[in-house]
Amino acid sequence: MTVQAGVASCLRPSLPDGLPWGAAPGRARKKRKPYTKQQIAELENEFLLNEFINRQKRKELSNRLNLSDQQVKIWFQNRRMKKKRVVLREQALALY
Amino acid sequence: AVMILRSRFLDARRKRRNFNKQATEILNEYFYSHLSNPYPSEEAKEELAKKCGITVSQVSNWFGNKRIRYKKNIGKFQEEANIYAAKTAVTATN
DNA sequence: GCATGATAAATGAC
DNA sequence: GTCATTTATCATGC
Repeated sequence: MTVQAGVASCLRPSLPDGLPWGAAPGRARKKRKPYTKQQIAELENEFLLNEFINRQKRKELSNRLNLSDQQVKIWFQNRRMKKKRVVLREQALALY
Repeated sequence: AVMILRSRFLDARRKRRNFNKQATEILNEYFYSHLSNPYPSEEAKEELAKKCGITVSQVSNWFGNKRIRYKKNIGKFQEEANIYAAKTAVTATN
């Protein structure tokens, strides 16, 4: 009995050192801050007019909403992705 | 006001359902057997989606949530990791 | 009361 | 520009 020699010696599944895949982004990332309903309402309203916004409108909109110019740009990019997401979902749903 | 109501019907968070146990088993098996690089390719995602009975987007969501929550608290998933590590070890030796 | 799936900001590859 | 991500937040399940 008690022939468990090599059993206890194979412990490796744990991750002692840091994961290689989520490590060291270099510079700290800006924390995600949800926009107010006012900001979203105006952004959505502008998105209805045109899904692609000019630099000029982008500047005045960012200034009026107290958002950076890049934040407005990113919002429109994400918003276009969201639209595509919703469209694809409704298409898949329409197959039934 | 009307737009808010409409957006709430388009928000899938309001009708979310947990995946069945078999689907979760399949996803976890892949995750812990690729722990050094848990990023399935588009083809792998499609295969996982088919086997789990969910969409490719849901597979992407699951891996995104799994990676961040695992990384944030490895200790909490230690037991789960050992379980699937042993399971895949058995299938590998067969 | 947290676990879990989906979404909203933010980054980076290409 | 798109698009797969990371991260925090949301809404729900139980």
